[in-house]
Amino acid sequence: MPAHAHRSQTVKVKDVAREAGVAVGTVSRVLNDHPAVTKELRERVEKAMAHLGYEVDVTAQSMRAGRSRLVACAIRDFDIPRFALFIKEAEAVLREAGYTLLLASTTNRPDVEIALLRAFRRRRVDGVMMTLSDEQHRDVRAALSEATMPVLLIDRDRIEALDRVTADHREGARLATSHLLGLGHRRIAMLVGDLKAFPSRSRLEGFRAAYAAAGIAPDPRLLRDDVLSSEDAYRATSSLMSLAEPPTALFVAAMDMLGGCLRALRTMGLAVGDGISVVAGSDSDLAELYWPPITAIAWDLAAMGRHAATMLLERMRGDEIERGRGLTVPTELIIRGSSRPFAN
Amino acid sequence: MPAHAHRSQTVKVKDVAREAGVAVGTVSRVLNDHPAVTKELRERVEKAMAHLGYEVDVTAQSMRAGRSRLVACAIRDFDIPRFALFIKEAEAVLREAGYTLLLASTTNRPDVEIALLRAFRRRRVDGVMMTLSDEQHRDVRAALSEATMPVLLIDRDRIEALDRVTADHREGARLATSHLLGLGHRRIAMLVGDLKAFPSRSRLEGFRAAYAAAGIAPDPRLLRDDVLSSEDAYRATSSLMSLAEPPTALFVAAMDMLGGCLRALRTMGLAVGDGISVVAGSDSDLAELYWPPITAIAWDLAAMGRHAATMLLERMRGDEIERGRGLTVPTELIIRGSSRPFAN
DNA sequence: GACTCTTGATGAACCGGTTCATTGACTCAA
DNA sequence: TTGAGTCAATGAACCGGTTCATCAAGAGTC
Repeated sequence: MPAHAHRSQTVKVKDVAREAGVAVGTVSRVLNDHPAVTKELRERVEKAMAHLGYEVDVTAQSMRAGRSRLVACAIRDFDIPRFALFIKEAEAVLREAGYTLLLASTTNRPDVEIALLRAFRRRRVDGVMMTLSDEQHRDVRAALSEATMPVLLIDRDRIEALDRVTADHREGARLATSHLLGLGHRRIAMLVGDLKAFPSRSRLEGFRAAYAAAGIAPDPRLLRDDVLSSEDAYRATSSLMSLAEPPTALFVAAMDMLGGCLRALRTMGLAVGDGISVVAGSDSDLAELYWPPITAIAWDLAAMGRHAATMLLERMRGDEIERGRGLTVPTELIIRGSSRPFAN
Repeated sequence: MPAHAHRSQTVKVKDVAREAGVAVGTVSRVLNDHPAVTKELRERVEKAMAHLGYEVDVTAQSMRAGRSRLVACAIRDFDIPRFALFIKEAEAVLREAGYTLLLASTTNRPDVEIALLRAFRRRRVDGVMMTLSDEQHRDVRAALSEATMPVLLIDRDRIEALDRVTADHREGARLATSHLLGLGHRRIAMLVGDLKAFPSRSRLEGFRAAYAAAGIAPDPRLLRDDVLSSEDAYRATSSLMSLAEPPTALFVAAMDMLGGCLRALRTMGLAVGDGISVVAGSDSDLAELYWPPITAIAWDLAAMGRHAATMLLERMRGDEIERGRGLTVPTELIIRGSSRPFAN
């Protein structure tokens, strides 16, 4: 492609049409691979486009077509290291299909979520994948039902007929808790995020299910919810380990909170595995390489990203598919040295 | 805002104008806060908009205005945990200014970089911030000079008149190397990324400057470049430590490669600090919480993101500013237990 | 009272593509 | 030879805003 040439101002279909000696409609047909164009004309038009360095204006296309080939992704906070994998894979799938990714952070606030949905609609975004701070929030639900484009929920509870991809947090948490109970621990503390959102609720369910299966009741004083940052995890761990009867095991179930927990233990002079067992709710280099290595729950965020993008593409294509599909990726427990038998 | 009402089809300026009993031009003026509208008419129009649930079509606005209020960010790979901080802060600044962020991954390939620049132009993107796989690549430079919108380089070398934000990798690497040399190490291995890109080149410069200042020559056999993934770092570390004369210190200068290095050492049964010192090129939870904690170079990626967005906004505003501005955030060396005096 | 200025409102043209009713050429059958 | 049927190409209307030349009304001046 030479692309050099007459970059005087911007070249438009009209210019290409004149250069090729055809009508604008024909140029448009060539651009859109319409079958009813003779090979000869097609070549003439393509030559003219190359010669003039023509580039379609996507805005103008969107204008007429009513769709933008944009897909928006709005999540709580980009700054969750492993979540980048989700976005990376989703972007790759979408780009492959000719879509461009719009990114926005909801900062976990309902009003921002609503404002973003509105902004996306104003941009004629073709599809949205997002998290929600609170699936029950009335105004958010209203905004979702007013959305004119398909919305796919990322790791959130079922809402009406929206598609969703989730990880099996319930099972992950159940496995982790059973594992600790099986090692003889009875005082297991759980650090979990915002219970208004699906992952934390599921994890708590799994935790309780494991206790129930063992016929024991967990000590409610050992539950810390609303652990949303590493600093929160630091504070929660410090306060838990300062209890008169501290826990013998810590289940740091919120994503990416392990650092704060370990920092607190180190500050207090406590060694993981020696008296206090630790299980992390998500795997990481830190979990793998810490000494002792930290038992962790793992799941495939890359697959989640791919599935999310693929499901959304299908929905945008308008295929006749049942509404409200859900896809759950499995979680597994990777047992390492940080979870040891309880020795009293 | 009721927003209920006549959501028959989409409401347009024309409908609002009819409802308010004014001309479409007046509605447009109200939308754009044009001063020449009487308070009374403004209120009537606003009431009509609220009543009809009107929402402007950004595509149509872009069409006429020639600008999209989109800013694109294209980086090598989202999957660099700390880089999320950059994007997060940049997005916040841009959104505040009324822009939406487009995200794409270049996968570090020149052809993708060129294709993305073209795609951004087609979308009338107002500004771009991006990394480059190779600042010297002819076709990429040609594509950049053909770009019609301002482009800001993220952590890359000066190219013609483009703005840039960088971290002072040279100084960080110099500090790290001096530190190790000062501890008596003479055989320091360096793991670094692609030398075609600025950060790796700068780090190597800093490394060599420190050696030069000490009046010593580094052993070229201890340099490993093209370390781009954690697996690369694993292999490089393994091969280095298998040398007949292995290094006494490892400087893992590439970003986010520490995990692979530590994994290799663990596999080989080598303990950090005991015989082999380690310095990481970027800080992380892993570096801080590993035992012994890893000496690391740190810089403020959040500030880089904010500065990048701010500089790009200024440029897009068309302010009369000198071309080719550069902003460098400082790096510092956080000395921890992984770097110890060389004992022969 | 005539004239000039100022200010607010109007609506047709425009941004750059796509779509579709219409046209013209050509083939084939009766 | 005529009529029906295909198929490629045409170009005006359209998508939904913004802009700007034009106009009307009211204020101010002499």
